[in-house]
Amino acid sequence: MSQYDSLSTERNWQGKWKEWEIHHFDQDSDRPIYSIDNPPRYTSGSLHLGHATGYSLIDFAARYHRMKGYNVFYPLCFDVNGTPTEVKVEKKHGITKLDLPRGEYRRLCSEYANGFIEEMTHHFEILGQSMDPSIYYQTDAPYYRRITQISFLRLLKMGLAYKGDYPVNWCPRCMTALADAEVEYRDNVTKLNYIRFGVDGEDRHVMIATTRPELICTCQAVAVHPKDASKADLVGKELVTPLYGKKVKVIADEKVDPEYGTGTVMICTIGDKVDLEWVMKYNLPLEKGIDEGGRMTDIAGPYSGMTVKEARSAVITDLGADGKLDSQEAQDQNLSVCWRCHETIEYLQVPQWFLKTLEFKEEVLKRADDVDWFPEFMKIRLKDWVDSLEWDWVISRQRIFATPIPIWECVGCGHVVAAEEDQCYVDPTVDEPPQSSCPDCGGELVGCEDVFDTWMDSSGSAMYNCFWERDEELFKKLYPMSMRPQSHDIIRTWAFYTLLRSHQLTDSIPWKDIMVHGFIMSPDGTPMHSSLGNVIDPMPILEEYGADAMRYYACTCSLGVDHAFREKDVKRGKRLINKIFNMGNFVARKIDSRPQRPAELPAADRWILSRFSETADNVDRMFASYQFDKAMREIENFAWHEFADHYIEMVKHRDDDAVRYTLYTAYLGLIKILAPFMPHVTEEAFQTHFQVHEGHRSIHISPWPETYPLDPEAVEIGEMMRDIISSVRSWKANNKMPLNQEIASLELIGEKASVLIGHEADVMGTLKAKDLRVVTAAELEERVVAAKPVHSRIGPEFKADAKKVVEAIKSMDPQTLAESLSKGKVSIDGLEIGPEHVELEKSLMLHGREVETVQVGDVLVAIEL
RNA sequence: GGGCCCGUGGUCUAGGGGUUAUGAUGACGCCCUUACAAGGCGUAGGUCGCCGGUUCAAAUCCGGCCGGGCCCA
Repeated sequence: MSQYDSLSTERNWQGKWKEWEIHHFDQDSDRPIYSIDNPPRYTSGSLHLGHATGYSLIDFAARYHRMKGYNVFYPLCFDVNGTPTEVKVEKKHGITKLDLPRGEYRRLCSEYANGFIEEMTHHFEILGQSMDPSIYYQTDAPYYRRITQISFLRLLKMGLAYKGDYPVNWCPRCMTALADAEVEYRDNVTKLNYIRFGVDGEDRHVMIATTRPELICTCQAVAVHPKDASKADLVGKELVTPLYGKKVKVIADEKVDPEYGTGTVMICTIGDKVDLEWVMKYNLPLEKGIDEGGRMTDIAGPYSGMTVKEARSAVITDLGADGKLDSQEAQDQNLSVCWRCHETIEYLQVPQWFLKTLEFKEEVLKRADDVDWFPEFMKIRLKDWVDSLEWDWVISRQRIFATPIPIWECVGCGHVVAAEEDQCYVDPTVDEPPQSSCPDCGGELVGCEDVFDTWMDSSGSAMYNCFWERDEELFKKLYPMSMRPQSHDIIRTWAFYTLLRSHQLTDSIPWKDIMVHGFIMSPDGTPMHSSLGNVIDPMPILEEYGADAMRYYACTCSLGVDHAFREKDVKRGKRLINKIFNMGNFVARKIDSRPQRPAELPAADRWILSRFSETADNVDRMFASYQFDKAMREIENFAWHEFADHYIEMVKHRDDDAVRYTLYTAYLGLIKILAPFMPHVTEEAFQTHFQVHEGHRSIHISPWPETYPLDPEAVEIGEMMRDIISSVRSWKANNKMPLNQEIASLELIGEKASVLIGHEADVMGTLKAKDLRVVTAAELEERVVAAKPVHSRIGPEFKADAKKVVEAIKSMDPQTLAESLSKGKVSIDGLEIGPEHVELEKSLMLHGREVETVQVGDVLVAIEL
């Protein structure tokens, strides 16, 4: 049997792992813990190729640490919350949040999102994930929301959470506040309108350029640059707004760009962030021209009730009719849009809950320094984000499918009554407040309808995982966690908020390491979007090539950067799997028990074992620093090009205890270091060939292989043998001979060939040579045909004179130079050149006999057929 | 506009001062060899984005430019 059937094999072991619970985190164990703050997978339905890759990377770390003896904490978890689900449910049922009672709306969302969990769990299994269902959580469950609520109550007590009346980013479609992190930017072309504002008491007008004419109704002032001489006379005067006839002052402010439009800006409440700055700076009245549903308010007069877009075109029409519109020009702009529904966002003043963030900037960055970032440069993204923060974090949302804010407010005086911690989880829109009336004025208490930003839930994952506020002992044992895996796009949210809240609530970092991976792009390098139709579904790939092949692809994706998907890499993975599987079949033919290490091992065996040790140690280091791509390259190179192509070929002719021991040890070690990457094929090989001898129930809970210090002597001999054997095999192939062509005799000629004395048998056996002699010089005529300068030696020794030395070596007759060097140093312009500075290329001639020669490094191989 | 990452055979990629630049993939040629033809051996294919600088020596370090990507404004 030479075919590896991935589908049935993978399903078989996936079932067994579940049955054996080998991924179980043992709460009572004293073994060192490796804990992963696994991203709770958003319950949106199908598994995306990017998820398949991302979770594979995490699983590599989990499986590696299990084999290194750690008690691994890797929870199965889902994120079941928030706007994306609401958007989908509203679309599906054709409703908005206002159309249904809260409870009913929530039920629809919950049913929709929870409906995916079973299938998604199954997808994880198919991927070969080793998440532990015994530490399962989902973020919409009362046990999880309770922790979010308690953490808020603590922050409230600490004075870090407050209710504020500042303008916030507002999505009129979702009818909720948004944090800066939820705002996206879109390139857009709009019209810049040149509009005439009359100067009060004078018969002239001033031209103002604006992209938001509908906001003239909230115009509070007009600004010019203080150094703009042409407009200096306006400062202090009043202008009259068109359509409304309202008088507004002209002020001078540095922030005005004299080059933009006419250099005269109207300040409205609130068109953009700069407007907001001016409003604060000059203490201007905050008139609300647009309401929470994105419609014009009464202030807009005749336009009241229109949407922003309708009002804009109506205002332009009226301005034109009134002779106030001078001209329009196309204008590129960067539109702020809602991250989920892509509706244009507005700045609105709606009372919101905030978490103090700005005053923690420095402390969070300090915490970030105490975390090890993989790759390191990803920390810069966090720093840039933190440095750019201008507002505290708006944590309230006017939505429904999320964790309720556990407070009641007095209808009379607005006094806030917070829930008691032991009341949580609590829904203040349903449950009773801890007091029957307002402690201040005796007024009626009404439950808060706002919910938390879902990042309030997500950023508590590390604390939740560690049993914060549930089990003090476990918390001490588990916290901070070992590692946070995530993609780079949510550094500003998930990573930042988690660092912030862990700092505020636990005075600690949340995790020791953070592993940041990139995105999987479509094969042409562009992002995958369902609207572009270039989304790749991983399920057919998993069925055709298997999870191990998919995971092979995943580990070629180095951290921190985006990767265009390449099916070729998956195919390459499948070939490697087949190779590994067949190597196992070969090894199995030689062994039927666990071989003991013989007292003496031939050099070839010591060589491959030494190379294995080196490989395993390198792989170990690379795993520990999350460099999976490099680890895989190392393994693949060893497995395919050293162990299979060379060592196995070298020992096919042998049948002894040493080769049995070596094949067993090297192959078992190989599948062990490969097991985190390709858990199925390695389990199959382990169970078929080794389990009965080794005893471990699964390769994944067997220990990482033992390694030994490098054996330099064996490596020298082994590599010499390898090079000679492969050169002669190539020579046979090039001369159109079958590889099992017999050879009458071989002569290995050269000083270095002497290391092979005593090891002739393997060379002869592999090459089917009847005779082999190792000679240092023999009766060959040696001719030096070239002398090459060794730059790596000459440079450091001769520095500035290096060029002269190189030129001299090149200009000399190689034969003469070689003869001189064999007697000692050669002097060139007072510079001493030794043999170490020159590499001699020799051609060796054998008289009297017709032989073919192959040059292998410093050794010449003479072949007599 | 700012930050970060990246430009290396047709395509993708390793290497981050020192021999002849790594490997994959595709192309071509050869070979059923004691596991694997989904294998093996080989051949062709490169001014390491461009221009300067540092150095005895630059794909590698520095500066500028050009191009691509992500994130942010």
